[in-house]
Amino acid sequence: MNTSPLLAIVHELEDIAERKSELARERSETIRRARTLGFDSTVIADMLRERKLSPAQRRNLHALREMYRAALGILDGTPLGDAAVKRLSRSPKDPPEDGATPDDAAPDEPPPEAPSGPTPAEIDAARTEGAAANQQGKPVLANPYAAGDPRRAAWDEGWCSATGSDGMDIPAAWRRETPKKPGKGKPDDGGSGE
Amino acid sequence: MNTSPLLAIVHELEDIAERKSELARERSETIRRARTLGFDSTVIADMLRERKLSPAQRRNLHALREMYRAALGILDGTPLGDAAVKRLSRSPKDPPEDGATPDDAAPDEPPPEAPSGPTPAEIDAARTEGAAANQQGKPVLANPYAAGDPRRAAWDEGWCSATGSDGMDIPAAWRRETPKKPGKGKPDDGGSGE
Amino acid sequence: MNTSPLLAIVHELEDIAERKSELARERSETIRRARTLGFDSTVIADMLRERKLSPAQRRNLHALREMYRAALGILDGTPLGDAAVKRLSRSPKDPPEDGATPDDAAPDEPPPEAPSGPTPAEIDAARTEGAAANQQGKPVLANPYAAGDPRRAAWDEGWCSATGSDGMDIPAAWRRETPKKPGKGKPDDGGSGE
Amino acid sequence: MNTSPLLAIVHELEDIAERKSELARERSETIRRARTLGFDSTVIADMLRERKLSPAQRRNLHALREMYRAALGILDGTPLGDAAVKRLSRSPKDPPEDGATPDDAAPDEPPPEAPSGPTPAEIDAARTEGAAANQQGKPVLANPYAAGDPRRAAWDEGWCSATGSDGMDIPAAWRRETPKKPGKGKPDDGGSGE
DNA sequence: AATGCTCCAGCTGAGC
DNA sequence: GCTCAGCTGGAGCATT
Repeated sequence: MNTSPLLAIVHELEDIAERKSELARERSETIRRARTLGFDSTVIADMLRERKLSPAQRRNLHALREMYRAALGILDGTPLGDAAVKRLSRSPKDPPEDGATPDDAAPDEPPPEAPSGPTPAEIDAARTEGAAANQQGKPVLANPYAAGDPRRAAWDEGWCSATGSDGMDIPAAWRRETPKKPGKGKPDDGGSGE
Repeated sequence: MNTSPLLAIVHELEDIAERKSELARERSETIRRARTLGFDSTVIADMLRERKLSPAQRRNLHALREMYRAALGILDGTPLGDAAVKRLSRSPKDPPEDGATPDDAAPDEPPPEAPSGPTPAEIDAARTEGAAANQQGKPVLANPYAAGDPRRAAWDEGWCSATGSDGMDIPAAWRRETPKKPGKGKPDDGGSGE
Repeated sequence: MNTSPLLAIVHELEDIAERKSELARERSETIRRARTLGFDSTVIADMLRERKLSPAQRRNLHALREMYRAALGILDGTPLGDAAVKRLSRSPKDPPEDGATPDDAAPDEPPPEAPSGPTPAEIDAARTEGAAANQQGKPVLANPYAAGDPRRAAWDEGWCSATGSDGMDIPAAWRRETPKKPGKGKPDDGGSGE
Repeated sequence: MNTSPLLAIVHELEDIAERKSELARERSETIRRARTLGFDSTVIADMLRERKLSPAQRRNLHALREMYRAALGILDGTPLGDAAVKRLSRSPKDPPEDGATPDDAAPDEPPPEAPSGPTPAEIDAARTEGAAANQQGKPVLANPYAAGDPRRAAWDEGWCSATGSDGMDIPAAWRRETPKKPGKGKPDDGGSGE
């Protein structure tokens, strides 16, 4: 007998749907097992997403996130990571024009002391300093506070939030360089041997 | 080497995702083929959904849809189907109390003529008659117009929109009887040999 | 103070999300009320979807669904509606070529009797007859069974499943004529006065 | 005239849908503007999600992510952040039982030199050392490499991947402590005065 | 071809 | 305890 093309297509699609359901069941089971073992399924899902990215894309994405977090003041004490600093160093606003030479323009930087614990007021001050530093054309690298000091993150926040705050000329560092879809060749591998 | 349980889970999930992608690709291809043949992919999707239902569920769903369409005035000239009429006949409002005996209470019914084409005004009149008939406790079966006559659909619309219009005692016919999820046994097979 | 454009955007999006949540809450409440009144929320959702369509689109969609149902054998005793018949009558396959003149080519049609209830075997026979009629180039209109007779639907199923069964030249009637998106003008109003 | 309750509900839902569409339009416009300004819409969406979290939840989530990344070897040169180190320090596996006293059990640690750039082989070695350190019951804090040194991240990766690698007793540090839904009060603020 | 929108199914938390 | 409404992620579709 000659079965209609429509029926053939429907059967095919139903077969595919069947197999898909089976896969979904399998997946649920695996997730359930992971949860039983003590893992957090949401975080595992995050990892799956990150593992799809190339290392360069991953770095770029993390750097962008950190920059945006900083600009929004949700750095939570974590200072800017290396990749973010590197991105921002390439364009504090534009090439750092003179008029405010980055080197000498920081005479009144507070010494990076206070290992025991800076007060909230001090942290706020650091944020303000960061914004001012950006205005003066200094690079993010000019952050005077040591790693681990909450003021380091605050300074970063201030610096980032100053970037782009005038509503014009948001520099290219804020743009995603690597394409969202895996495109093809080497998107921006961040410079391996650098 | 002993691979970590987290890594094992991640690999498993990635494998599942991989197979799922393959399935999605296959499905897309089939749909594309169907479209090329001249079929409408949306309607095919509808068919897949309907084929998942048992005949009884299907009939119930279609009956409900027709009743709701009628009540909303979007019957588009299609009169109520058999299943919808059957549902509604069970409860015009409640058991058709006497006081208005369905049989004799329709002395002024317009004769179901007009084969060539009723005017919009006549159709509206039929709608009003349907509503009045409902108010008088008559069953949907009392529709005097022949199949194919647009006034038949209009009468149905009027009748349905009168049901439940007083804001209270929406009869059970409007409820879904068969469970949404395939539940178990025979939900309401509608009476095969009836 | 000059608030950063990024922050402004974020605030704006958060505000929009807030209002969206409020709307979702409102919608849930309405649906809950409908369910309490005794309505089926799924069917209501169907109605909302149908009401978005123009009458012509609605008719077309319903006609297509019925044709597809018939071709798949899930007509459930409901014969093809007017719109579906009209669509199919325009192209039984192509213009009904001669070689099998539709009019006289049905000498052995079974008389549309059996008002009490045809047997399953009789229904199957009707399905086969429908397919044969299609092969002979007869239009759907040639269905000899009366409305209400289950064999009418079966004949339709047979006819539809024969259409397109040869894997080539699926006629235009199976295609959606009205665009999915409301496009612009009158897409195919089905011919009012026809 | 008395409008039916069904129609009232449908109208209400359509009104809500209308307003929702308006909101969607507004949102699209905002996103478009953000893109025009040079921001990345995906990252902005991430920020919106993070801003919904309390600082404690945020820290916890980031810490978990870093730990999972480390265990999966996708740290990309970024060593474990403070929050992650803190979480892991609480339970290297269990309370660090003696039998391998953390302090003296590291005689052959490589000196944390190599500012110019460690070779891949050296990085791999650091990874192995981290795993070994975990096996010996040493805390994550024992990482001998300086911040900025890629081997620090590698050591962390090794340490994390060793945790839980035996398939049993995944310590509580890997579990999410703060509820996913905002629950109630301060869930685990991470210890302010530390 | 890249992106945003829409729909849909699967997962998750609440409510009876 | 189970079901159900809401939510998120993914795919198809249209658009630019």
